[in-house]
Amino acid sequence: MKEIAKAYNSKETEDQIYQKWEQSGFFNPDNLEKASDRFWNAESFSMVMPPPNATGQLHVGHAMMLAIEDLIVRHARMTGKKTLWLPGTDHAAIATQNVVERRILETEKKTRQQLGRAELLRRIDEFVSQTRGQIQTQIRKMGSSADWSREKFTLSPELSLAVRTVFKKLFDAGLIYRGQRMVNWCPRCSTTLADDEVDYKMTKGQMYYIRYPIKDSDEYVVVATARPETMLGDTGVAVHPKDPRYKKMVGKIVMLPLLNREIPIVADEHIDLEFGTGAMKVTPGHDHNDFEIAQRNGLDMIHLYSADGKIDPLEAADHGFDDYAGLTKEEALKRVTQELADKEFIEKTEAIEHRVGYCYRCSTIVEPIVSKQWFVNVNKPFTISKDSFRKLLGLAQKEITLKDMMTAAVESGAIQIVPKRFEKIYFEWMKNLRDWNISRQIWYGHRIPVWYCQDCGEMIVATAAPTACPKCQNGRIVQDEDTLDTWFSSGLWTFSTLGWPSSAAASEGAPNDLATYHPTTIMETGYDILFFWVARMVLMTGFALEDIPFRAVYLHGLVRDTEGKKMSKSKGNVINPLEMIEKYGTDALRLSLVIGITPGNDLKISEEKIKAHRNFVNKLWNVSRFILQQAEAEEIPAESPTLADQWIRERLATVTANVNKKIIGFDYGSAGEELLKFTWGDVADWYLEIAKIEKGKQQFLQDLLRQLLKLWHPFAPFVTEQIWSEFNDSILMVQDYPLAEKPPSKKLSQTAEQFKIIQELITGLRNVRGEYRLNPIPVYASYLQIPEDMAWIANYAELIEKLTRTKLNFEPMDEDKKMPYFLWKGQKVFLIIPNFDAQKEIALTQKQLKDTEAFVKRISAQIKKPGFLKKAPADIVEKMKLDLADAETKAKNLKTKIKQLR
RNA sequence: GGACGGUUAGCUCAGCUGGUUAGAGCGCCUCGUUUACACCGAGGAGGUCACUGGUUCAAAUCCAGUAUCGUCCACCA
Repeated sequence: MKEIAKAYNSKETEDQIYQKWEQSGFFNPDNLEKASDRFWNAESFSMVMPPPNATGQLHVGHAMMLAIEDLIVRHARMTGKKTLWLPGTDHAAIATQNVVERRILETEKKTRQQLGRAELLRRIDEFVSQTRGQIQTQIRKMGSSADWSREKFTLSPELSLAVRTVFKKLFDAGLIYRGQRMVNWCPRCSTTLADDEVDYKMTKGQMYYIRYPIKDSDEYVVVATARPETMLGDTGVAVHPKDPRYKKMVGKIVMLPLLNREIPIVADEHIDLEFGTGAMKVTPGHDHNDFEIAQRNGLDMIHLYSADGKIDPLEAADHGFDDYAGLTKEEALKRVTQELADKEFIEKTEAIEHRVGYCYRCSTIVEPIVSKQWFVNVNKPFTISKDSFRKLLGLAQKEITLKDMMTAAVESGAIQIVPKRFEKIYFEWMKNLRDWNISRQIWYGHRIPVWYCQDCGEMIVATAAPTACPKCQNGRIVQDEDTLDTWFSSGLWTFSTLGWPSSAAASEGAPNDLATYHPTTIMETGYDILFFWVARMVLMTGFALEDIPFRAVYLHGLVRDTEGKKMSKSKGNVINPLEMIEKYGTDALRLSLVIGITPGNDLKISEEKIKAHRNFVNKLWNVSRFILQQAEAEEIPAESPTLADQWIRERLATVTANVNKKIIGFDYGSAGEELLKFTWGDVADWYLEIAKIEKGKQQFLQDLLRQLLKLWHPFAPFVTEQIWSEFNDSILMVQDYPLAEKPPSKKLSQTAEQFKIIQELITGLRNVRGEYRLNPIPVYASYLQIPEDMAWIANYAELIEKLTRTKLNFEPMDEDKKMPYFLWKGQKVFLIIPNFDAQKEIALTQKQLKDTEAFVKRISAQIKKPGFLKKAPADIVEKMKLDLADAETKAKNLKTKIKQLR
């Protein structure tokens, strides 16, 4: 056998191991049958990888996602499921275009308009083709066992077809419409955003109280606003109909300051009597509420800005604010407030904090505007034709709105959300769901599949570009300028990646990926995109396929720094996963991101933690090294198992059962923790030390090693595969995962219990040695007076002596001698030591006595309580009585001990 | 304004389908280089489980409330 390195070297092995896996072809479920017969006709398991942005760098959040998903997938594969993990990347429309635009602006000082649509798209494609490769390499670095042969990109031709197909289907069902609506508009990205793409933050600002004079009178109303520049677009003033202060003003006309525009005072229930002055300026073009008030009261609407984010000259000319044409929002604000102040229209100002919306991509303040956009109608019913889907959702009726369908998918239990508390959040969100704005004014992305005939004005919705107008046969056709929201295509991710729509159209019943792997088994993702993505997948899949996209959603938390803050480059608190891999190895990083996590809770991570897990990886390596070296020793196999053998076997069975149970129950952190405790504590610290004394365990040790490596493989794939290869030609990744033969009994067998008694004795002896600093001197005599039913202890004298470096003596000891002893199973175990300090021993014993007496007091009080014997279950009563008896004996013995020592 | 989550050892976190001396890792103290590992081993110190009340024979665990930190949602100009 070749020499095994003293420490595990991740850098030398990981890339090589990954290549070996990839070349084996077993990432692809179609090849698994070649690995083992157990994959024949096996149940399938599938998961799609949440696609990282094509432009990105792998960050620690991705690393956690990949660690958890690969754990799930490797476990599924090893348990014999035909397992598919489908990787891919997302074109991330706005994010990507922003990155490229910014680069071009920096290096070439050109805007996208100067570059032109075609050229910008060419540049983005070029950029993405590079960065996509980077991301893929980084995903591989994490050890991800994903099927690269099925890798997908949201903007590829096949996926684009899926997008257009769904769009048309929605349109034909009347669920997509185009309309004038108030939408969120980012002046920097010059595009609209979905409601949930706006980040609201409390921001400091000024509240202006402005006097609006009433026509033909000396009176005025004072309105409060945080955005005085919007007054240019005011078309009314609103007050509450029951407000006594303003009741008689309703219907009067106000002269808008600066412009002398005549606008009416209207009454509207929406107005809050308590807020500000109780009178509100109405700017229907730039505020959600104002828009609605204007609709209710028939007020005009004025648009302030043109597409470049500046005051629109045309509108300005129409509505008498030419003076401000071409100004930016900031410039307009400055001008307007200055002029209002000069002309004494400002009654007062006060500092306030209010909620301001920012673009989630570029953090520019979002401006609400009214514009013509495409929407998905979530409140209009459509017909579900598949009975199976209706049954799954527990629906009686055939017609349902998208909103209700999304709710039913979770409410019915068809989709399980882990942890459960997010279901409530999901329902809450559904309740507030409004129509989804799906059009974006950026260039990168799926172009809206709608064409307009230049001649007859016909609108054509199609999955492929039409050559002529179906109505007037003319060829002068232009496509809608807008692109689709990124989440529109991500929403199809579970099925567009499996070949829909072409596979669905293929011959009925023929085996294909969609039929085999859809719905997917688990969706694993962060809770931060529950609405962005998870909900959209439920919507899209429910509508397009009349099915659920996945059976379970596992939501992981966010990775934060040690202070609990979000990691960001500007804060400098970023942990770069690639750097950590370089330093400590992928397995160490993966363990740090998985062990100790709980579903939906954030994880704080530090380099220290990763280092600690690197140490464990090395421990596992050395456990293996020891066992493999033992295998070479020429020894006669032991005839019958010892107490320790029996004990470790039972522990292994229990741990195996628990680990499987926990992984299936989404409790990955706890599974890893249990395995770690077993490996380091039980196997390394106890069992291997014993194996150095009790010989003849080679065969069993190797079996144990095999089980351990298999159990660990989903958590730490590289080191386990590497060790496996030291003594095995097969690939660990496709071996069978250990399963418990029978449910483990909570109670250990009598043999294993005996081993635990020995453990207690050893720990006790070591304890006394520790207290008296006896370590440098190798051997002490201890005296054991053991009762007959414990006579078997004598058979393990050598083991105990070696592990404690003492010499056991079974002769009776003179009890009056002042020497240290500890109590073990009601017996006294003495140690003969040279520097015995009776006072110290008394002090220690007194502390023990105090604790024990406190325990006795508490327990006996509990037992004496009236209802206890009647109401507590019998086994608890019995256990407590036993505990009490033990503690009482112990207290008695401790007292005697103190007396003797004095 | 509503909802959710956290508050447990110096630090990071488990435990929370109630069962009674509360666990782990890191850090700290003492000892030790016994040929798997110093990326190690042995031993140890350290916690009134945020607070207040309640339910119960029994509460870190269940309920109500308070404080505090965090997150999400919501059309208060």
